[in-house]
Amino acid sequence: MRRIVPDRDQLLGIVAEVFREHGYEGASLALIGEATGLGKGSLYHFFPGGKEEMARAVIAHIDGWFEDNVFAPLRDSTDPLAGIEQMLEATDSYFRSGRRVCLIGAFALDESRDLFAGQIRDYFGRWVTHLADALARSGHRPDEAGELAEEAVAAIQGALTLARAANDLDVFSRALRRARMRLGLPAKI
Amino acid sequence: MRRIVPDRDQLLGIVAEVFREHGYEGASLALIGEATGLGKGSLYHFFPGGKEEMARAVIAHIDGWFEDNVFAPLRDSTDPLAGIEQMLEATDSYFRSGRRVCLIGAFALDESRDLFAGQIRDYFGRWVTHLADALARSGHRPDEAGELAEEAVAAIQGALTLARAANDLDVFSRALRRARMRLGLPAKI
DNA sequence: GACTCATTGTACCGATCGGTACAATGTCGG
DNA sequence: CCGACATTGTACCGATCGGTACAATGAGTC
Repeated sequence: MRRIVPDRDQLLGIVAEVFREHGYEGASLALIGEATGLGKGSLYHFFPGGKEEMARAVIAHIDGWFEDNVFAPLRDSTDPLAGIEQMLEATDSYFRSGRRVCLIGAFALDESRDLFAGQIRDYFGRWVTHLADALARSGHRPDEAGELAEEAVAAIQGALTLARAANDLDVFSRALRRARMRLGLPAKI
Repeated sequence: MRRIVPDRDQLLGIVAEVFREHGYEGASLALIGEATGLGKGSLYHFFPGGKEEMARAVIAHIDGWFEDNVFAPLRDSTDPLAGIEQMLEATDSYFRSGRRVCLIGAFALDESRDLFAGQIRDYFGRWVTHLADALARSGHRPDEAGELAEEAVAAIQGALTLARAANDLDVFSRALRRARMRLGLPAKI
């Protein structure tokens, strides 16, 4: 039997896309099955907990990607400004310059938040905390660093909403450019 | 027969709350009926177009509220900064200092955007445009005014997401305070 | 009271929902 | 080839979905 979805990584990526486009309620098992090429038998074999486990695994998968590509540079870069630059580039890449929406942000808005509250809080909390740490190391006062970090993460989330509402990718790239400026990075990369 | 929902305004407000909490897909007619105290007979009497017409009416209702309480002050105030101040107060009041989520922003994120794309684009577009106009009248260069307006509206949307993710209302009030500063208003009201 | 017409409750529709059961395959070590 | 186990397709479940039909009831108006 030909496997359409070869590994778990790719599988989670496809399932994530379905959740992203349709939301937790709107992502039916039929849609997920269609997108992945897997029947219910397979889906429930890989995720015995059903739809909720799929969503949890998808969130954890995204969280892991951000841990490796966004949070780690913020935490580990010897030059904090270089880490922030890497964060912005990874963010632009992940959200495909505004074409993609933040699944975890979308989950935070409706009732599915109650199901995944812990994972959601953790994801955004670590983003803000690690960015604030990097800003503090780059010379900002701690309280100022916290405010700037919160402002930047919120600006990214809001820009994703606005870009999608206006159907205009430039909204997102303008927001990233402003974030670069606010965070103390040179104007052009 | 006792009317639980006396007028259309109140009815739309209750239906809006159901959409806000559950999203378009998640807001079932059963939930809407329960919240409003109306059976399907009544709901389809007032909204022959069904769920989609309910959502359209709710968006238009919200749009109308923002037109009166947010956009109009921005447009009509002789002192543009006073208009911006009124906008921020109305925004804080509408979103209940972060307890409430932006229904139209939530709709913008998932597939329901396709159904209501026009209304959604219009709502955010007018918000940004009117704010940019007020900023231009208050002395900013036109391009700078546009950027500031887009940044402020995105910051508000992002703060709503973050506040709900962190379950922390202060996130939203801090964002409004920063917006006030960025837009050139005195620090304390 | 009788004639409107708005409003409502209820029964019902086919479709789809998330989830379960299970037999039939595939893969692979022995 | 064989047994073990992973993987899969399919049939099926009760519940709920959005939507329709319609008779009963409401409040006015004459």
